[in-house]
Amino acid sequence: MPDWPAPVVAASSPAKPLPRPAPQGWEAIRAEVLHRIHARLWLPGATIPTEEALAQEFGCARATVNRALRDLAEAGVLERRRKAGTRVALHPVRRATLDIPVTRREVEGRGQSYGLHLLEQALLPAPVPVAAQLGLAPATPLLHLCTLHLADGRPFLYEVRWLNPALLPDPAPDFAAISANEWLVGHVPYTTGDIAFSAANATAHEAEVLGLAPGTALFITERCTWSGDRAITAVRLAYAPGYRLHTMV
Amino acid sequence: MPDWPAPVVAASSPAKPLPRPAPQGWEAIRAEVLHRIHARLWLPGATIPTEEALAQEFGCARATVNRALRDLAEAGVLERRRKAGTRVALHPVRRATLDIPVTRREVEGRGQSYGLHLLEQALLPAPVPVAAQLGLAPATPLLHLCTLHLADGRPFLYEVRWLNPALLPDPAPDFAAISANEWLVGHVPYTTGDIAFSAANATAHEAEVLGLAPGTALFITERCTWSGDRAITAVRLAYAPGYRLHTMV
DNA sequence: GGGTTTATTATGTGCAGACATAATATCCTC
DNA sequence: GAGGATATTATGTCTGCACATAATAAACCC
Repeated sequence: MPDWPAPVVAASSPAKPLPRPAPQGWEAIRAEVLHRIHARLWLPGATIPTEEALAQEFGCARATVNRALRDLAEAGVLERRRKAGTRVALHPVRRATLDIPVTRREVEGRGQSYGLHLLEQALLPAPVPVAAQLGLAPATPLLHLCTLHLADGRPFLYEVRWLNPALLPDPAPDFAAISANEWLVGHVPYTTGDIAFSAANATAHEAEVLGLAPGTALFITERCTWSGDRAITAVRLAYAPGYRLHTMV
Repeated sequence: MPDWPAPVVAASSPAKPLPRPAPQGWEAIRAEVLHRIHARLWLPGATIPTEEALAQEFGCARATVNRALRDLAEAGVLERRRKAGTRVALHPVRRATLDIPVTRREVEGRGQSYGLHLLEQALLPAPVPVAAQLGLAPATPLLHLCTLHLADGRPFLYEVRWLNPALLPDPAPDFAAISANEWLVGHVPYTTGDIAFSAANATAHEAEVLGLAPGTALFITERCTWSGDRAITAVRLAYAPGYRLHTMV
């Protein structure tokens, strides 16, 4: 089962916007609408012409206009309501999409070698805040995993995870060989999740594990996931300094 | 719609009302495809049937299947390529969408009062890293703005911005009254942007401005935006402790 | 006037058919 | 067999048309 030929997408330098090759079809319509908004022909809060009218103006089918406007609405540029029509968003929010890969791939994607140290694995009663976050009864037994992820042999990420043991198969996976996250994305369907990013000073323990001075600023990711209404896992990731979560809009 | 939706309600016992009202149309197809992936009927990396085949199976038009599969591809669950077909993503990335509102609305959205202190405004030659980020010649004159944003009168966010003065109208806006970001989203079209999140220890200056102890971990957002190929602005936001960037998937 | 019902209307979604496009598979030539 | 032209094929998109849905506007009644 060979891997799919790697998508030949050169990693673009983050600071170089490219000239767009005049689009056609629904993308042309999207571009034209965007242009009119930017040119302040259609002001924020104003209602723009109906799909029908635009279709006639552009000489295309209403479905094509619909495609373009729907895309802009998803991007937060337009607000659409049945009967009320389509308006230019009054308070445009920048809507960015983040790709959150598995840590191993993130490290390998930088051309570094990936390593993994399972520091702790134990079945413990869930601490109150964790149980509350996941919506479980306090002291529900959960699998507690502490893992240090390495990039080129150096500490990259310290992961503290609480995992619902009910989801594991009988011969439980060897989390010293495959990270819990990687095993989960491949084996447990998830429906809803919850992600928060923040910053925190390294605790004495975190500093020791990551090989840093205590108090170093760490980038923190916290995630909870559920499959339907069943809690899957809660995890806290503390990244070594230098980590940047990056996205383009 | 003949032989398929098999409305779960009709077939199952009346005593089990599903929380989500069984979707219909293209969303039902999306749900069914997701279900098959989660049920490991279609394994990661495997090619799933063609749109045509699925349309026949579900008794709907190909366009409807297309809508569902396209949605799942945008969500990162499927990978689609012409001629090659549609595959279950081998390395599913969690794709989260972030809404990044204007700071004033972010503060007001928490029910706090918003305030703004313009600490510095000067036309200065762009420092090398800033010029490089924006793709400008070194020492291009840029408007340098330092702003402290307040929530309920307490420091919330310290903003350091470099702004292309060519974009400003002749009577330049009063950035002591309206934040540069808020003015920009309303008046300058942007096409591409670039956002990075990280963590950093507060410098002595930042600590003083934000009223914190030096070294406190700060959540940092850095953004660059362009309008076409013209640089608009580069900005660094340092959030006071407690800030969390949050999203649900 | 105030409240409820009904009509109107823009968007949301559906269908069938068609052509465009890109990537693969195949055949042909050397 | 290697390399290149060609056929095949699954997805991408477009067109008309139809009906569903939701939210507003109008009509209506008291």
